[in-house]
Amino acid sequence: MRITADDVAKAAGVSRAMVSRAFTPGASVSAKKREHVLAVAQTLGYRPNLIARGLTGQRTGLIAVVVGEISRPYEAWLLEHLAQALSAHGYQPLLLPMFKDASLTEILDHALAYQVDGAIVAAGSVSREVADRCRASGAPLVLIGRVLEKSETDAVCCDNSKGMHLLVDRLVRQGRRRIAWLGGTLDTFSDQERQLGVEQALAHHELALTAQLRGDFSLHSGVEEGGRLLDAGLALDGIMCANDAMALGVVEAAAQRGIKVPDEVAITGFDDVPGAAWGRCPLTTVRNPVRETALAALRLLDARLQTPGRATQVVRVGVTLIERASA
Amino acid sequence: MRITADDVAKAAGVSRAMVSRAFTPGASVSAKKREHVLAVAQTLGYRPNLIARGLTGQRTGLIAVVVGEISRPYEAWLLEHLAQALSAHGYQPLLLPMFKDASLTEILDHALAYQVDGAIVAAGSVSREVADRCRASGAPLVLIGRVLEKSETDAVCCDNSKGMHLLVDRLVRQGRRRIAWLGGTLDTFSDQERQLGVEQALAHHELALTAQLRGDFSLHSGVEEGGRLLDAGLALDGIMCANDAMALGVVEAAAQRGIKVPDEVAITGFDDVPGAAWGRCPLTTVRNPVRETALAALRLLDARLQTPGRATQVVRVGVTLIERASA
DNA sequence: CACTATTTTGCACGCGCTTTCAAAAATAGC
DNA sequence: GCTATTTTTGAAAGCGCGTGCAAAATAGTG
Repeated sequence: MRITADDVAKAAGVSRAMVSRAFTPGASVSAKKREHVLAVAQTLGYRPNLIARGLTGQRTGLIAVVVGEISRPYEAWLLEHLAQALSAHGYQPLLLPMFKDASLTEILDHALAYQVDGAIVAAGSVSREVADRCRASGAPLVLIGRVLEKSETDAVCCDNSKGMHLLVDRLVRQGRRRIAWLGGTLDTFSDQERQLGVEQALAHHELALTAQLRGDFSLHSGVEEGGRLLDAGLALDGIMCANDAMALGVVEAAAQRGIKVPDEVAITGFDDVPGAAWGRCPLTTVRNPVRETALAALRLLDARLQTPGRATQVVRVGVTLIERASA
Repeated sequence: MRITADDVAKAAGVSRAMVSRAFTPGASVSAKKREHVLAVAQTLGYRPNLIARGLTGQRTGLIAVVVGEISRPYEAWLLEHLAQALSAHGYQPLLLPMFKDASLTEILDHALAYQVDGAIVAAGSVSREVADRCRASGAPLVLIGRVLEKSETDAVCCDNSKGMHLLVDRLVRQGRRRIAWLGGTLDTFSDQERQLGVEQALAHHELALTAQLRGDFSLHSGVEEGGRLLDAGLALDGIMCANDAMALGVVEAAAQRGIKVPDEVAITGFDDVPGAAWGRCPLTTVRNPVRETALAALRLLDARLQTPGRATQVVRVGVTLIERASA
């Protein structure tokens, strides 16, 4: 039924080993024979079985990609770049969606059973235990958007603190003083860093948050919680959000109440997802460089695959202030 | 280094075959022995190597998922549901991003080399040739959002024609007569069906399109081409778009020109992506049931894996009119 | 041409697992 | 207690491929 290297070998009048070598760049074959074998393989429609190849060789080419809710713009965007970068480098992304109640440990265990060469995790909270388990299996782990302090796990993460400082400085320079924070899900690393960044930046101006609430990074929660903030009678003149989706939600909530953005209240996001520029009010936000992030993650993975013993590296990709109408 | 079934066998004092059977539901093992083996495996941290298993068994559990630009809301949404449905059923989605210039044939070839059990394709134009090649490899193909006429390929697709009839009827009932069409990329199946649907529905009211242009399904192209339509001096009172993203773009273009939506011109989308409700003007659109679509695709795949000889089936998932402010 | 240095080739083993087959153990039947 | 079944087990043969090793072929040298 399925054509194997044996079939090609017979048809080409060589041994099976020759077929294998013909398909292995840099193997010891005469150019003439390789060409011949390749031609025969072509006419037979043969392609090496990568599963079988993965069994012998140490590499399967499979990379586990763990990502949260793909339907969220930032995650989708990141996933697109990751998938592209991976397949461009000869890897195959094995997509592991992270359900709400799933444990990262189980998910990665399952991936390891597929002998993935490595894993890129951009979701969930990664415990040291998980990281260790991966290292034990010889599958390098690269984190995106979360950093395990003092741990030996490569990671790439944008400069959340810097981003928030940029935004705060801008708001303060505009004379805003009563600023609220709309955070995301509690256990999220980015959220923590971002909130910390805001507080530090405010402290730098001898200010503090007037209020704080948390949503779940969704546009809907932005509408809900943003509305709650606006209705609280706090005379806010700025609302800073942990991501763009929530910020767009807050813009919506303000519009529903006839509150003018940015005249009465400034609203800021984070990430600069496609779409941040197009809503009811173009968002002032911070660009989280997705492409760079994806490429850095791949570079880290590649480097560790090459040199397993190298020092752990945390790449901080830079952010830039994007000034639009909402602030 | 890595623990194999042999290690477990030795530790448990049984043969390797027993270990294999302990992990195979329904295999011939005494309950007592299975439990013992499983316990030993547990303490050793053993998990069957799914790659090796895939080599012997006929199934790898890998399903190729080909999708276009993931960063587009509809694709992201679909991918999320697909990934979720697949892994819930014990399959593992192998993500194959489709670059602009990549050929679906090559992409699928590569996937087939990984011995995928099947493929779900929601991007690109699928030629009969590609479908045949898949069938030849014994990997069932399920199409999403595109149908090969008279071909023996399972597919699931929303009822584009019905959706467009619903929208046209609504516009006409509002007294709109000068309606333009903003289509998507030319070679797309959905786009063709949708435009045809609009034209048929209009013809039903003895009307025809006043103008037509095409973008590329992106929000940006909606702004561009929508602006072009609005600037053409055609006295349009309705613009129907091939998807939500472009419709949101047209809303934006109208706002830039101070044209009132829906008073002066009605704008409609398609898909009802999350976000269609939240823009500058909540979109009147048609809901494309993503979850149903994903589940149907999985069901089709499962069914054919079970019964390779069954008759080809095209599932048309139903659509519903979502009435919001833009029309 | 003889002889060595260097490719090029084929054989055979192993990767980790499933699965047939026949032998062994357990169970039933009388 | 002994045979006829049935269940449980282990040995062994692959699955499709990579690769170390030694044999064969080729090239190089005097």
